[in-house]
Amino acid sequence: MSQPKEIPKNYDPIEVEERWMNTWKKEDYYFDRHSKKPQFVIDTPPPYPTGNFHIGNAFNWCYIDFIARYKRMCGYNVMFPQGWDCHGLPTEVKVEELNGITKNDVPREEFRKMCRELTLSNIEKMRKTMWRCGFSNDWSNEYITMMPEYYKKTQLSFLRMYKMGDIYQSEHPVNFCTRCGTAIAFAEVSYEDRTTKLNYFDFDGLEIATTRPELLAACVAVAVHPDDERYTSLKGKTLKVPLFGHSVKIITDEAVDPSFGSGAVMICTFGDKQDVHWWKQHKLDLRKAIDMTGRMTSIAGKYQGMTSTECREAILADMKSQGILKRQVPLDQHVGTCWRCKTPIEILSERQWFVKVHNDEILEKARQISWTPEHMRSRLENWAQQMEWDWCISRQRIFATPIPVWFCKKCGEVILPDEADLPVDPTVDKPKHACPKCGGNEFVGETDVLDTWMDSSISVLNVTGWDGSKVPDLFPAQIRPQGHDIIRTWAFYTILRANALTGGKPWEQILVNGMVLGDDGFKMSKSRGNVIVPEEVLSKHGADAFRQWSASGAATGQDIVFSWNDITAGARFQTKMWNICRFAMMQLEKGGPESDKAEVLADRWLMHRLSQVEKDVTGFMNVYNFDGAIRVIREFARDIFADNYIELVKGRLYSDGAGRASALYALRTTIDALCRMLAPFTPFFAEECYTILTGGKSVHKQSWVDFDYVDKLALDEGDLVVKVVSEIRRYKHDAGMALNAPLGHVVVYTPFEINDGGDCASAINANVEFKCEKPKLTRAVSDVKFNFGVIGPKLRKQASGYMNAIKALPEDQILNPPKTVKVDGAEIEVIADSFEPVYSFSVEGEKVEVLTLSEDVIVTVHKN
RNA sequence: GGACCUAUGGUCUAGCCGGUCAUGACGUCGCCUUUACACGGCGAAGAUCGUGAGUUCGAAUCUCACUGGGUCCA
Repeated sequence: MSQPKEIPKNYDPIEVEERWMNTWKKEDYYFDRHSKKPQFVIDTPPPYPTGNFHIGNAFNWCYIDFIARYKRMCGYNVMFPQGWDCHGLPTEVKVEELNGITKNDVPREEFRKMCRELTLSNIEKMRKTMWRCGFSNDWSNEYITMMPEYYKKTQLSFLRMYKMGDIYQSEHPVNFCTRCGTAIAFAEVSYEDRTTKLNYFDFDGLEIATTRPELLAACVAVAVHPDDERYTSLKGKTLKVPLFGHSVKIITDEAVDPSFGSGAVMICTFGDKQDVHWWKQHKLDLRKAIDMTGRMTSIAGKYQGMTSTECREAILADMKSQGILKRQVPLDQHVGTCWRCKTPIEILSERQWFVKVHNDEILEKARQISWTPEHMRSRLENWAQQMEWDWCISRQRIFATPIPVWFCKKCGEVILPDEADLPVDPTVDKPKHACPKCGGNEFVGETDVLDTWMDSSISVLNVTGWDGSKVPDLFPAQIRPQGHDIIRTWAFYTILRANALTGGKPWEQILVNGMVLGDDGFKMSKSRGNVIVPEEVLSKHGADAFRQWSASGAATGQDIVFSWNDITAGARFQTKMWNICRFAMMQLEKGGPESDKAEVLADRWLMHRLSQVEKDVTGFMNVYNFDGAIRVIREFARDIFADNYIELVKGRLYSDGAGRASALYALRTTIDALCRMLAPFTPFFAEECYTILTGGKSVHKQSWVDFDYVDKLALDEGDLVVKVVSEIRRYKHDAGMALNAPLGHVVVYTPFEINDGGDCASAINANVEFKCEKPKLTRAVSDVKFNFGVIGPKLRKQASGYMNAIKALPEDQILNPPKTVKVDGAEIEVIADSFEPVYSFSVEGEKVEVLTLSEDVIVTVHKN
């Protein structure tokens, strides 16, 4: 450790942070598997390796790091692992873009390799930013979901759940891009505004409006609103589909908008999401009219083989010639398109793999977890309760965990690999045994791959050491920190999977942080131009200022607006704190005896205050209220320590009297405690100060502050002294005097003896005398102060009447209240402690200024 | 369209299991080169706590409606 000889006058966060960044060892944060300390395992969210650790990640990680560092100081064996959730479409697209290819241009394995390489270089970039932020990740427990040692666990979990009957295959509608030939997730659908034609035609005597006449062959029902009087007579009847001739039922559903089109709508499998919903709800038939290449199927009869666009024209032409097409009106609509190629998506029904969702078990586990903030749990509960169908886990992609399954060519049996042979890629590897059902030896590997959430939803099992043999020793983790945007995905799926594979809840607690919004209050987006990248903040003000913003920007769980103001405030606090440390160090290094306890009033007062602050901060940390913690620390450091205390003891520190030793003790104790309390928030800054204070010790190896000091007398007397000083300052300010201008003779009349060791006198540069007596001043009652907390509950409606009656009393009765007062003609008992007089004072004899601090503390100033 | 959250001085924010003059920061203004700090100190101005109604002696705080914002989902 390097200890600067001269403490620099200015604090340079960039220089200091980069120095410590290069000094600290990653090993210092490793989880110790043989430790006897209580474990604290964090199920860190594995980000998607885009190459940019964005500001929302950074904010989330600040929270995690505050916890990790705090818990370490509290004596826990902390694991703060770092994972990477690699698989998914964005990387596939990026690789295609960078290499100018499409994924089908190169062999499957070649394409995967390109994705892996890009991902690794992205991860490396993000690691650098994280280390620069001062995050104390345990890099010995890093995991990368695309690596064999991880995805073999994903595959193992698949096999286990398949064998348990929780995973099955079924046909289900999915979003499909017929150009790319793959199912895509809702997240991958982009919407475009287009103008199309709404076609009104005669549907067996009923007028129907549709934008998709080409789907007529897939029509399975006609729906009307149940209250639509035009169609009451048609309920339960069947109609003949024009051109095709099959019969469909007329059903009623609240979701039909009677004002749209003719108020009757044809349901096809599938024109849009609403069709899927109706199809499911009314258990309708399935008629597939479009295949995976976007062409019409055999049920389209003479239109078979046409593209859907060709089919539309042909059908409209036939309708016209048969005279059933009534009219066409232009219609603006949102069209779901493939976000890559802009082809309108089709909803097709295909064989998919599903995970069974046991809502009740998930709800039960969610209730066993402690949620911060509490209300976030209801999001998961609402979601779980309204789940309509199971979780579709298959994807038609390349860069993902392969579904470890083959099919027997002869009998179609599903063939599973032995668990010991994992990981497998069924498109490359072959089963080691013949088909157990028919003895067949030819197989087809499953080409579908797993949804990325299948990887990341076992992050907690991975970090706690799951290998399928038993519930891991470290399971469950202590905490899951994450954003509220992924409660319905990551949190939900993790609870589901942990429950399926271990029967337990994944974590004891979940801490949900808000989203980072741009400084204009909107979600950050490129199109708005309000994106702030962490690197910009780090290079301007450093990591500690950024971390303070994370802690103080908003209450836990609230969305947080990015604000350069708050970053500046953080940087300024560091400057202030730095100067406090410099001042203290200058005094400490001057030498001289240093006491081992606080002896003088102001020192005892400070120790009592410090002890209270420590209790407050610890309380806040334990409930993850970081903004409360940092607020209390900052207020104490600025107001109590710097502005009140240090100003008060300067006189003692500059002299060699006995009071100096006690003040040095107080300075050292307070700086030490502040460094420790700041260590989780501003690790670089706290380290720098602590090193200087202790001659080379690391604050991050220290235990959390446990400072117990109660001195109620010192608190009251000290508060009084501080108040006298600030009143005198205000007085000087109002009188146009410099604050250190000499001020003759000041007498403080108090109800108790005060010995401040001369601090007050030196702080206000006056001859100060404390007198435990009442001043000989004439006193008059000028007002009455009521105690609403006493009056309200006792008198309820009579409260205001009572107060008016008290105010109306003559002065002597306010000082010596009568038993009762008259309110609205009734006698009401005067309540003890319900009010107190407010006095004003007038001068007696000598010409002095009078400052009234409170009822029984009077200060007189005798100017010379 | 649904669920949840949110609205406080110019800007951001604390308080929100009801109680006396609503917290702090940044900004603004005035005074002060006080031997840690002018990236400072002292002081001031600035908010009828989104709108409307209700409960209550008393509401920023509780209830309802409305409006704007956010997130997730349909």
